[in-house]
Amino acid sequence: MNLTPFSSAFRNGAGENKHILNTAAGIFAHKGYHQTTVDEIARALGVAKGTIYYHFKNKEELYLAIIREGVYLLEEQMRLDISGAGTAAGKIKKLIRGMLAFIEDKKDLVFLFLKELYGTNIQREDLAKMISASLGLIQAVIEEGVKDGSLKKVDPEITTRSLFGMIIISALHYISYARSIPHAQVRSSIEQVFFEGTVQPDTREE
Amino acid sequence: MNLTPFSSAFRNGAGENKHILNTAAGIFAHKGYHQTTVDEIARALGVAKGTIYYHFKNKEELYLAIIREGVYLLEEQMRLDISGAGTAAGKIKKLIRGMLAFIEDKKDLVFLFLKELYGTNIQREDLAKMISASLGLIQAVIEEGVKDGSLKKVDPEITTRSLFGMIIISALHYISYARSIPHAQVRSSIEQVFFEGTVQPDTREE
Amino acid sequence: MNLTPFSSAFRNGAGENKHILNTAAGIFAHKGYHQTTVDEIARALGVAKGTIYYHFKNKEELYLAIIREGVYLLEEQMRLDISGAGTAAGKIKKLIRGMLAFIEDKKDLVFLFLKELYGTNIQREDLAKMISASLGLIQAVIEEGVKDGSLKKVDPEITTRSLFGMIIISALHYISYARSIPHAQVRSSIEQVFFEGTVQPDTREE
Amino acid sequence: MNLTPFSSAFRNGAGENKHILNTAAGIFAHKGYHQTTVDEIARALGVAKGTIYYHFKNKEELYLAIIREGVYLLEEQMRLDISGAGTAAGKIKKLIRGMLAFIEDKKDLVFLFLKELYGTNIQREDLAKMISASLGLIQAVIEEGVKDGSLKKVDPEITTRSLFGMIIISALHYISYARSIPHAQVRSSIEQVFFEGTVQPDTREE
DNA sequence: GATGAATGAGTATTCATTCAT
DNA sequence: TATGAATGAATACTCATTCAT
Repeated sequence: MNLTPFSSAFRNGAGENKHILNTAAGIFAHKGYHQTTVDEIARALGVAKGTIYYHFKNKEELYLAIIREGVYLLEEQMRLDISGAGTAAGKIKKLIRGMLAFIEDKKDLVFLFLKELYGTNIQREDLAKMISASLGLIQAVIEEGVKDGSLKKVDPEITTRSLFGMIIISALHYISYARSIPHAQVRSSIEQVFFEGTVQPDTREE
Repeated sequence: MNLTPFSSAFRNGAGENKHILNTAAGIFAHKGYHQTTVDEIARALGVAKGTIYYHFKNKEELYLAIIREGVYLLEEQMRLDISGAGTAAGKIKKLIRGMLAFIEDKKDLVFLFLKELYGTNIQREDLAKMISASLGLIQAVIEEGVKDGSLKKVDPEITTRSLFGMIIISALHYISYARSIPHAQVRSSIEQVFFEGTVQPDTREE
Repeated sequence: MNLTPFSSAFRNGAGENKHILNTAAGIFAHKGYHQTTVDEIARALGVAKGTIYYHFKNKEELYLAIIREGVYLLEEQMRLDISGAGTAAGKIKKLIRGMLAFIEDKKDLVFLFLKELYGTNIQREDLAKMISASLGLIQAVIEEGVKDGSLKKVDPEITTRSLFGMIIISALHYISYARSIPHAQVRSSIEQVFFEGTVQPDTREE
Repeated sequence: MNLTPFSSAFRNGAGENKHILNTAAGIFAHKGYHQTTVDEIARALGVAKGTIYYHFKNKEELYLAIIREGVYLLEEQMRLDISGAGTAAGKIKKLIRGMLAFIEDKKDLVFLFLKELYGTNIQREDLAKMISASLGLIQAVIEEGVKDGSLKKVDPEITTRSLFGMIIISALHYISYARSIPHAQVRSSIEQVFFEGTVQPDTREE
């Protein structure tokens, strides 16, 4: 599978650019876009400020390259989780597991693009499109399950966002307190709710 | 209903402070903290810049007052939704409906505090504590349901975050594109997933 | 002896104005003119800011009233020291003693007008004239002593400044370290140098 | 003669830093710290404001660098005056002459550090220590003279301050009126008083 | 390719002063 | 007399960006 254009920043000059991106990502994630100065990134990299401008057009381009990379990597992760054969439910289970691992592994990136996604910063439009495209992967699985009858007749669009919300907010709950995620617990809890629901069959009302 | 101390910023000088907060909230939500200048807020209010500083210590205090107000109002909404008699499931349904309405009504505030909550900005600690306290209200309902047997034995902490994530991310999905939320649809979809799950009983796999 | 115009600020509304002046003097002396805010003075007085403007035209007028009072009081002190009968040397001794006591007693005022005198603040011209007039009192005593032959033929202008410098710098040396002045010691030391000089007669060289 | 570490601000970037310091010193001396804007200094230098901040952390650091330089230069001058062989009286004569010349030459710097020394501004502690150390040079000469019997038994600490006061206040008397110092006259007057005193031997009273 | 000195537009903040009550 | 809310001019400081070397 080829790298999509999203990851372009990482491809050319694979070495230096990637190095800058990784270092900058950590700082941006830690302090936010505006609190992070180009000086600071340069200092962390041990290069002169001008060098950064040699590799990236400006601060915003550098930032966006990082965000795009985050979205790209998340999408890669999702694609990996749902590829291959299996039922919709089976794929979703893999997806939950994979995303939790990804979020913990790439806290910085996840923080950054969530912030962009639901925040009001630069280029939200573009980003929203990118993340929507990624969520399309999940949505396709759900639609597939609904179609083949293995899943109930749910609204795929909303259910996709619900699943994404369950995973991401649960994970962030732990991460934002700098705790590590209790994977098994979170995974089984989300699976139980998402697949089986929370209400006892015999007490169902409505 | 009297305002509790949480809402203190709105009480004293009820008039002017509230006016400043409401106007500023819209601008902050629209442009983000750093893109919003105090000049701009003053202009929007039709007062001199000094007036803002007469009422609030500085830009950050103004911002935090807004965030706190958002959290406070959300908590009020939740409290209202789950008060009174009823089963856990009944309360949760009211909560879903109430929160969706609240999010749409107070987009600006919700945007702002979500950004703070999962972003890396100022005073996340305090804010995280406040929102955690609010989520405690949901958690109590879930624990109550588990205890009285009306809900399955789920992990209350994670399930609370899952429910919160389902609601908030689904709502933001629409709002971030400046679309209005299709309430009935979102509500029933979330309820279905949360209460009944998505998997067809007869196709359940382990 | 009547109050001179210098002290006018203290005369009318003797009560309130004097109260404001005294309080403000301490703050100005402690923090400097520009570091002291009118708000701060008002707070220290327990009145509203507007009240100060009711009593004084503006901040600068208030400040100058204090400075003038300092110069006026110093001059009063000097006048008292050199009044009455006695030799020039006797008067100068009283002057040294009186000035040391005054400086220690009114540190705040002395600080303030020295700062104005040799600093570059507002209205230095006026102030310099005032202090020069005061030093004229000393100069007259020296001239008198030179004339009646009790003092050597010294340049009265420079010798006056020298004497003033000896006293003020010696006193400030102690005060600026927040130590109290060892009066007897300083007095006798200054007297010895000023009257008898420091060189041993038998080792005098040209 | 190499510059000692005291003068570090002038050494590194010898060119630009020194240029900024000299220009700024004149403006600060002329208008005072708070009346001088960074904009003004930049304009006088013909550089952008940012350039000043590139070379100095902030306005205060720039100011203090100037003050330190003044104290340093004065100390150098004193050291030069009292170096070499000679009696205590001879050294003091050279000191008086040297200091008068220095004060007239570096009015700006002397104004500034006197203001700091006896004013109530920033970092007086540090400055007071520095000037005290410098005055230690004079005090050592006086102690030496007392020890070898060429000077009377005076209190070295107070006498040092007295001498310093005589010189500085006499010089400032002329300079503060923008007149030039009548060197010969001031020098001989101070020498006469300091060495021989002012009282006629045959009229001495107790 | 890399540097880092210089830039200058942009902004939060302060505070003396006013004036309607 | 006294107040204190409102003002707005004044200013220190930041930092992304450029460019000569």
